[in-house]
Amino acid sequence: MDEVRPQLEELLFSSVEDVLVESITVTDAVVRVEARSTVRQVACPGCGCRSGQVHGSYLRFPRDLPSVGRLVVVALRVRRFVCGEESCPRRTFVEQVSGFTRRFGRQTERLRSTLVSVGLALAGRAGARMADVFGTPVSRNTLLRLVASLPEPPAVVPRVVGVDEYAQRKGRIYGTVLVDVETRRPIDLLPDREADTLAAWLAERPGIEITCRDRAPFFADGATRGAPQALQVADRWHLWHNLGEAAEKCVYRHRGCLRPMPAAPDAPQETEEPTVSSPWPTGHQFAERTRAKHATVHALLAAGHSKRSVARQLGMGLNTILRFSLATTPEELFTGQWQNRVTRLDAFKPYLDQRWQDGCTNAWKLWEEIREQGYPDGHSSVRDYAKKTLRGKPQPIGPRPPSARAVSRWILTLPDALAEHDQLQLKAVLANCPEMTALAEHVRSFARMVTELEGDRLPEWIESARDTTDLPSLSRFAQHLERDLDAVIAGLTLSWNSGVVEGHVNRIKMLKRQMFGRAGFDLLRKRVLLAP
DNA sequence: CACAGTCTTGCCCATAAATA
DNA sequence: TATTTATGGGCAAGACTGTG
Repeated sequence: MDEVRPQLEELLFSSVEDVLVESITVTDAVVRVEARSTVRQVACPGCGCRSGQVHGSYLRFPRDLPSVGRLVVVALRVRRFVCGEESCPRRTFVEQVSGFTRRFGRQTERLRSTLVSVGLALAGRAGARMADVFGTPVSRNTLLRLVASLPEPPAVVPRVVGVDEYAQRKGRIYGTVLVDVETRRPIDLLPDREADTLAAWLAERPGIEITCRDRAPFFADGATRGAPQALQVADRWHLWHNLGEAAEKCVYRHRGCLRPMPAAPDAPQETEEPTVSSPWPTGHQFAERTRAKHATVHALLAAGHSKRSVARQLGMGLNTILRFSLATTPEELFTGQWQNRVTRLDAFKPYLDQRWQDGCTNAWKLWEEIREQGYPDGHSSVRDYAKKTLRGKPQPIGPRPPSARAVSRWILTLPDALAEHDQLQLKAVLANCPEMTALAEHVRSFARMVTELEGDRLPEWIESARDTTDLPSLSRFAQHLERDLDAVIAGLTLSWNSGVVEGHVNRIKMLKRQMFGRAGFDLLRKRVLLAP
């Protein structure tokens, strides 16, 4: 043991100087370490004078990180010193082992810093449960207090700052998040979205050269007053996003043009429609339906409708709306336990699809046919497949028009990135509607400005888009851009893209579910800014 | 040893989120 | 839509630590 102890001592206190381990006792559940400080003289916390005059001593029991599955308890003998300084208000003081204990602290510094990390990552209850698993039980309040007691994050003066709003309680309480666009780190949270608050924040940081914001008036106003020296850039992510909304409204307005034309000579292509236009999940209506619902829900929420109102409007349950609103992409919702399940019927589906198209819609007859081919199970699966999947497909009923959402998505997607049959469908739609053709051209042109950074072409673009009386949403969008012309041109000219800000807003969306109330803001702010 | 300061815990509350 | 569950906030009691 005499050879082992120095190693243990080294293991336990490698980063701590001036501690002597006097004994280590290992039992089933606990490692007890007796230790004492070896420093001769200690500075008084009152006056800073060093003293070596020991008044007495007692034991402290700071908890430490567990070791090899056992609780570690340090029995630390600390000495009280007499402060000899006449003018000092203190008569005695107790020594602290630097880097190991602190005044009033009941944990070692390393346990404390571990718990701080847990608190930042998981906050109160979840953190406490996790700490319990790791053998360092702690109350949730303790974790929250540890996070709250962290020092204020250092003030950063970014060169390029991204500004966006986030909702602490959607529709009720909004705040502002500020991001260093160059380092992609969040640098501050403001408790509201007032121009004054933003202006004051910016005014304290005169080094800012560029503010990257969306086109909300209070941000423009705040940026102008708080950082007059900075160039304002309308963030491209929002520009594109707003254009998308305008485009969809335009398509919706012309949805009459989307009706399938039975007499059209080039209509036969439309029989390819039913093969589902998205790669996931394979050949399932569910995916398309979910995508459309997801987009609708998000559009309505973004337009400021409450979840309850959206639920009413769409005839969906409130919790369904919640699920949709929390999913950033529709793909996150493709998690049903039956999705992508392998069944014995899979091998026969192409045959069933073909027979259905041929006009055989009798599920029993279909089952008899594939049973001949070796399908081992009863007829119920075939019946369900026919009912849920085949009957839902457009073929037997006739081609259906594509949705406004689908068409606007095609228009907003780069042709190269569009699946071949989507390209064909889009072509058919545009051939049928000159207004949508014009819309597509405007979108294409805008996309080029965004990707090629050709902001100088904006005035020309605005002029042509503004006069599209048949596309009022596009016209309105152009007029809005005109009012914020300089910033939009800058946004389309410089490569600063605060889409990065959007990522942080989403992260806040996840964290804020656990945060509310006044004190909650401080906690949220620390977790956003200080978490690794 | 008595007392004061600080930290931890347990309890209840309002509310958001999840579930039926 | 109603009910249940989980969360952080707030408070007070009690434990641990420091001082004289």
